[in-house]
Amino acid sequence: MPGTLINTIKSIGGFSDTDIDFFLSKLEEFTIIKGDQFLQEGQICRYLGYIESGLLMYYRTYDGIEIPTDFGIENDWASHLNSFTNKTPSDLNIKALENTRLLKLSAENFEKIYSVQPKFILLKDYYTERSFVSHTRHTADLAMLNAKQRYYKFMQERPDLVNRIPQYYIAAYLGIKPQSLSRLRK
Amino acid sequence: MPGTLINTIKSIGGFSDTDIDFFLSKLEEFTIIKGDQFLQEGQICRYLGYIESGLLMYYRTYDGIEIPTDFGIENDWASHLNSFTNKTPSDLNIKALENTRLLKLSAENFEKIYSVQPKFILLKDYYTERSFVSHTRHTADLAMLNAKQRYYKFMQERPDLVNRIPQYYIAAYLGIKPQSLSRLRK
DNA sequence: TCGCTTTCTTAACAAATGTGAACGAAATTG
DNA sequence: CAATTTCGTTCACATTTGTTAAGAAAGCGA
Repeated sequence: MPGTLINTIKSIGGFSDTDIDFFLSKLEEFTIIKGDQFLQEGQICRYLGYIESGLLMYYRTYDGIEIPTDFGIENDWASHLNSFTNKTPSDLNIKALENTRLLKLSAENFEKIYSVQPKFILLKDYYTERSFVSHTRHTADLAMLNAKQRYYKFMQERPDLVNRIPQYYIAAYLGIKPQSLSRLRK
Repeated sequence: MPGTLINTIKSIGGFSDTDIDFFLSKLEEFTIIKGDQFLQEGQICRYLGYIESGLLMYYRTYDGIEIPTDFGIENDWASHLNSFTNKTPSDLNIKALENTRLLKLSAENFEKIYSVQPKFILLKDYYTERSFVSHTRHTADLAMLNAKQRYYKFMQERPDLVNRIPQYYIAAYLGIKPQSLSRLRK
């Protein structure tokens, strides 16, 4: 039921119904089981995904420790665009924190869609911008705020996520230890 | 003397001498005085720059406080590509910490170059990738390491920058107070 | 150059955060 | 369902980082 996706696409650029139908025809439905990877470090990201339901976590590993850098939920795009576009090995991981239903578009199909209607490049621009902005915000938060402020801000800005992500991942995302987060929650 | 620039371009993709000459003909020399802005929040980034000499700081403002998120030096590209490509208002600032000589390419000239040789899009891909990677690394460092580790890592990875950037900007970049950085330096 | 402003350092103390360990709750597995 | 593992909480204590204030050093402009 890609109703929301259609609205998202329409809001990005003026696409005709024919364009949208062609775009939709290239999507594949796909489910990731909780705990499985959508993208693994070192691999090339072959898909641009659209999350219908579920929850994904973007993270880097650091001596084996997982440091989340972003999360994706319903109606978000999901990909690593540099790797997707340039076919370079990914430097980050994406995995499912819940069973996640995706509509995915392969790089080859993206090329086909793009050759028919170049305006679909706007999808990538839109996605890049959103992820870049949210990313630099988070970086500045880490540099600027103390642990309590970071946690309050996270609760205010992402109330939808607080109860869906394990505490230890929230703690790692906020750059604090799980015990300290537990203390803050009192 | 854009010798290094030419090598950089050649290493990115197989460009002919004609391509490169056309590219070079569209560049404008430009100097930013220490303290002046290359890009201001809210404005549209109209140029892709190549730093010949000098030092630029990318930063966000936070209740008037400047939080650096990245630095650019000799032979780095300088731009805010989302803003440059999509003509959207920038959410960050770029200013010169030293007098800085740039070769800059306007968005209009980039279009012309692209229409003659589409492979020049690789320049942007290359730049995007580098900045995204360095950015996520820094974010993970902020979340994962303590102040001392962050400072040591910065010294090891960017010895060329340590003595060119004011301490209080380094401190802000690393997410600590200037006094604490001073303490670490002993 | 002199005087002024900004930046850097130092110190004592306060506050925040990390550490290690223990325990119960919750989730997972077979 | 029971057994096992993982996760969240709490505590006491150690360590790190922030705060405030003051003076030294460096940079800047007249």
